Amino acid sequence: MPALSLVDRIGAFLPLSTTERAALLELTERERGVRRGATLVRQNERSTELFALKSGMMMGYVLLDDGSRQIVRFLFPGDLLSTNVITYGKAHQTLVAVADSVVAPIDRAQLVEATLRFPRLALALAAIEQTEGAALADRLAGIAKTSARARVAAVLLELRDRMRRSDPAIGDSFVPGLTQEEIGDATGLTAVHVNRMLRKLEDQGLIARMAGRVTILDEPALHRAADRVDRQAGVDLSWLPETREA
Amino acid sequence: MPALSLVDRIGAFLPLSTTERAALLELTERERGVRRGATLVRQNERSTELFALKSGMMMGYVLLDDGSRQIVRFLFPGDLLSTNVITYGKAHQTLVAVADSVVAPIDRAQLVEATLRFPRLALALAAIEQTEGAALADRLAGIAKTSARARVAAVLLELRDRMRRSDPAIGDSFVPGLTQEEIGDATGLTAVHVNRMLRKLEDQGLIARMAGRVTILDEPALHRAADRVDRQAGVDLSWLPETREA
DNA sequence: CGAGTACTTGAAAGATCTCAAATTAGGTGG
DNA sequence: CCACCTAATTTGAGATCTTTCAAGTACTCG
Repeated sequence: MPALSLVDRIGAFLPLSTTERAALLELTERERGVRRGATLVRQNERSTELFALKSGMMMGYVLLDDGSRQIVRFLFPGDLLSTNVITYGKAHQTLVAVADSVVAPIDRAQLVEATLRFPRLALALAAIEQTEGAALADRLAGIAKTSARARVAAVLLELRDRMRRSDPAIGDSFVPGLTQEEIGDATGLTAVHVNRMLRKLEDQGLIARMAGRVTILDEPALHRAADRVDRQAGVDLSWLPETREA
Repeated sequence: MPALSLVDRIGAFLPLSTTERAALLELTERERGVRRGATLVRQNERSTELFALKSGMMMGYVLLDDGSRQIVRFLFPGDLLSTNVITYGKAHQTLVAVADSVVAPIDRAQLVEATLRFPRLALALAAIEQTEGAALADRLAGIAKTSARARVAAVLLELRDRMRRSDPAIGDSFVPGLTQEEIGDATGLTAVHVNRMLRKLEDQGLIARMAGRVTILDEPALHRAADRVDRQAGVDLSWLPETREA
């Protein structure tokens, strides 16, 4: 499975010097496997360790007082996981593998050392945080303002698009790998209602489903159904000056 | 009106050297007033200018396709505004003053120059972004999972707490300064329903209202009503090593 | 004092949830 | 490979929450 690395991800918006690139590669050198369904990090756990996702797919969620679960984000290769430990010293989200995955553990001290030697990497980190924030703001608007049908359509499109980014071979057909309950926890709906909305999208000819696989039949219509603010990437730090290195 | 500055805000989680402090002060030197109701930045506007809020209160919102508005965050003294211009070169949110405010305009080039000279400031920036992200995740969970009554209770508590942070004199009584329609746009509810929920909270003896002023009568009950994940600050970068400065 | 905006309330429509039960799918031990 | 067991999906019906529409009241600003 081809997968974007953290270096690729950062390199796409910031031309890296050889030494910067080497430092990032060194950071993400180690590997740890996470089996589908396994928990990598638990909410509120004290820790100084964060991760770069190298392959697979994970999700981050928070548990509410009433025991319900809000899935905050889906994570794909090239994403940084549990960055909250840098500033909070603990994890804000539980991280669980949706598919078999490989992560690179990074201690925050290592990361910080690298950013102090290569200050532009600290800005790259801030940029990644900003991207997350922008995605979160979009998700917020989506959940607050759109219908159940739109939210389900949106999550399908998001999953397909993000999967495609790390595997360009993915076309209109893909396997979400989530239960309807999980889709519900991501969209703020009950599993029962997610089911009805999937059925409706199917009845309306926007998607087809069989054996856990979803095929997008009418992508323009699905986009319209999702009526999402399309916040195309657009991250660009290439204007940063180069810096002398310590 | 006493108000936290950006330097205070960062200083609270990261002991700053004299020169770091001086650099931050220089960044936020200039001032521009924004009259209540005035728009400082418009969504999607290309720009390289961001702001530090010095006093007052503002809000950031996005407009959806259907013309409705989602208020993404409320901004208080010490907050950075429109940081998206750093990585996107354009504003993701429209920023409007809720009360008469004063901001310090900062060009991203200035900010970046400071962070390259003082790399720890870049990490402070990343930390601020993370705080925003954490708040956003909480808001997301709140809107996705809680009742209208809980959301209204939560927004009242949030406003009171954040106002108190920049003005410790504020007790149980405060002036939100928002219309019910704005509260609705922040919580994903209609103005009509916000009204009903305010009335319900009042009838139940949790709050009192008169002339735009809200008084919290039973704070524990209001907290219970809001059933929010209280993510107390906890940001700490004091463990960062000091760095030699250029 | 008048006009516009915000607030308030009622009634009905619509969306989503809850509860319950039937069906299907996937995984495991024999 | 089969039989069973559990988890996931599917569907129906009624309850609940929120919105919509409509109308009247209160406030604020010029």
